Amino acid sequence: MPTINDVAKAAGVSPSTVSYVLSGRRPISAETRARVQAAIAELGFHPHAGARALASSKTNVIALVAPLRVDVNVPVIMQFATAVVTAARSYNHDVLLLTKDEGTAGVERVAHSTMVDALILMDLERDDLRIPALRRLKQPSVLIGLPADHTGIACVDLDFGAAARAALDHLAGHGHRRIGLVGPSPAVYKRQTTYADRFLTGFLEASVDLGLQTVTHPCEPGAEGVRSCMADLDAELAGLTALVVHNEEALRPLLDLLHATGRRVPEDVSIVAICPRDVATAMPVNLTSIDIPAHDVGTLAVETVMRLLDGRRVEYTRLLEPSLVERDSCREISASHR
Amino acid sequence: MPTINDVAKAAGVSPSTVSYVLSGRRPISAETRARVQAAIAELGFHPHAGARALASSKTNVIALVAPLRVDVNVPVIMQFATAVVTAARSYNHDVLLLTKDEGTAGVERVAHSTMVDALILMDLERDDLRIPALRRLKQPSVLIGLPADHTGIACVDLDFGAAARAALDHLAGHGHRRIGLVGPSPAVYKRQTTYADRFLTGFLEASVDLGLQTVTHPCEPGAEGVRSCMADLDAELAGLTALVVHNEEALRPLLDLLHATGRRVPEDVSIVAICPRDVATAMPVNLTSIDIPAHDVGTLAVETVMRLLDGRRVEYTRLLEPSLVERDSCREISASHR
DNA sequence: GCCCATCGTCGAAGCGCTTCGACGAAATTT
DNA sequence: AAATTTCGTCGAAGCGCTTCGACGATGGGC
Repeated sequence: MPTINDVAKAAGVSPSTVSYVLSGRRPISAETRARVQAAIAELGFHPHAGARALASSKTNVIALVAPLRVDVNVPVIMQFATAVVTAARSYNHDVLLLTKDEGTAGVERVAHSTMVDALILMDLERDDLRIPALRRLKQPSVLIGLPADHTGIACVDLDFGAAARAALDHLAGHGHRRIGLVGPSPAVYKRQTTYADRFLTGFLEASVDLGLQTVTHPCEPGAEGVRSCMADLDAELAGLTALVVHNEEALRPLLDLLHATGRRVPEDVSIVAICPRDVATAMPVNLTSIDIPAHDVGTLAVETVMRLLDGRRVEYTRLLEPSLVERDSCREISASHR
Repeated sequence: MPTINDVAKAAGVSPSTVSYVLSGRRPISAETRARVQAAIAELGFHPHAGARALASSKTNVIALVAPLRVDVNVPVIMQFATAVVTAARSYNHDVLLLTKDEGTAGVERVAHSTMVDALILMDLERDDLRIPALRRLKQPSVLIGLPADHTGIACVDLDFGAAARAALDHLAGHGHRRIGLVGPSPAVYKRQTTYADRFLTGFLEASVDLGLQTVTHPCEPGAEGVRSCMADLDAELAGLTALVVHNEEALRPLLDLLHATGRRVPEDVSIVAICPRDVATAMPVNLTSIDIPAHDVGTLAVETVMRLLDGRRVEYTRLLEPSLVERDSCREISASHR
């Protein structure tokens, strides 16, 4: 492996000049620059990342802490990761992948040993133990999610409250007045990831604002969970004409169940789902849905990191507007149901 | 951030002694070691990764090159990634995540700039352009997959040929003689990922060996693809009593189709699927399946990397034995069908 | 009781880069 | 025409660690 010294010799300049050609931090004459670049190309020189990090205190690496349990939501996590890696590369950074399992220790390890310039964490819990640890780091961090007290730490997420509101707006606009929410599994609420609550709160507030009769229920995974959730919803509020489904895995069994019990979508029951677009369109009925904009969120997280690294101002809470895409699962309520 | 010098002063020893305490490469007396460790703990010292990499030419990082397109197979990819990260951590290494999109350039970039000690790549194509590049690197690499010419590069994968054989063995053992293969989508064949071919070859060979009448067909995604695939299979071989499905996304629509056309599983048609366990058990019928042991493959890939880094011998082609798990989708063929 | 190996520690060199201050030459100002 | 800036480059220091050779102190073998 050639070093910067080899390049310098080959180009007949000093190593510092090569460095300045590379970084552009000082003016270098066109001819010198050309000679240096030729030497770089010819020797196939690549600066040694460790040496660079040591000298400049910059690694050009950011950590991504992802929930790598083999869990639900896998596709969404993957979309986040993809977006983060892609965006990071566009800023000439690489991504070190950590699992959430390592907890506080993992975060501190990579930060203290100066492996990364910044961190992006996903799947934050309400009172996430890692947050106080993050505050102590010299590296900035950006959260994908919205824990309770994130003072001083930038957060990016979908505005789940607004998403709930948008779903109800849409259904109310189609004349629906009795609406059920098929919520995430109790495990999600238990895990204290706040998006479930934010959605629920938005849902309840919008119900009031719009004068709707609504009923909500978490939904265990699997056909049985869906069955019992629907039974509960129906029992608590007769004459449901629409469902909001904030539970990706429930979608399929739910449609099966509705089909089996002779409730047609959208003729008898309208549905708005909160899920990735491809899930919405992979169902027997193309579902009107609110996308989880994982790509946008991931990209924004990286942009925020870059601003922080540049010492620029950032908004500490950035909640992305939901966007509802109409497909085939909502219909104007028929007169007979009003 | 305290440095090794700070620790040395606090412990009243030289920096090199601290280093030897850390690495264990030279004997250090118990008292000195204790004093040094106390100083490390008290100061909260963490060695600077860049400095360490520079001095030792080891980064303790491995690159994982994953296909991060938002594609099918996402869960499997995630399982690989999870296994790799977890296993790497158990060897005190971290993982730098690259996308396959960067191609040869990405691989060369991280290798030449000495960001990683080794690479693990997934989703290799038959004549993958990255392979010649990998051969030129000073870092070793391990492939998850089996491209055509991988001389000198370690590969780890499921033995898809054996998997096909195992599926047919199982069905033949249940008396089935007329069996169809629902293959991957044409796109997969086109992408030249070799597992599809390896499976197909194994399937055809086993058909002959077991004296079976078989027919094979790729299967486009979606309900329509499944319909036309089944139509083709039925047309080419009447009286099919069993299906082998090597196509995760086709599974669901296939079961729907069979149901809709009144063919019961397993009463009228037995099924063996090649897919992750959780997919097999998420279907209306619990499917007898051959798992893609992503976790084992990922772990083995990391172990292989570690052996290579230690200069130990490795097997250059490691194909994991498939294991078939019986569930509810296969049945002894009834007399009337023989 | 002498020689040699081993143990435990230190000092110094060096890994490959960035960055700061310096300095002559050229350009600009006054 | 003198004074000042700017331009383009260099040399040297230093980032924080590992590692090699050296060296005094022990200890075992004979």
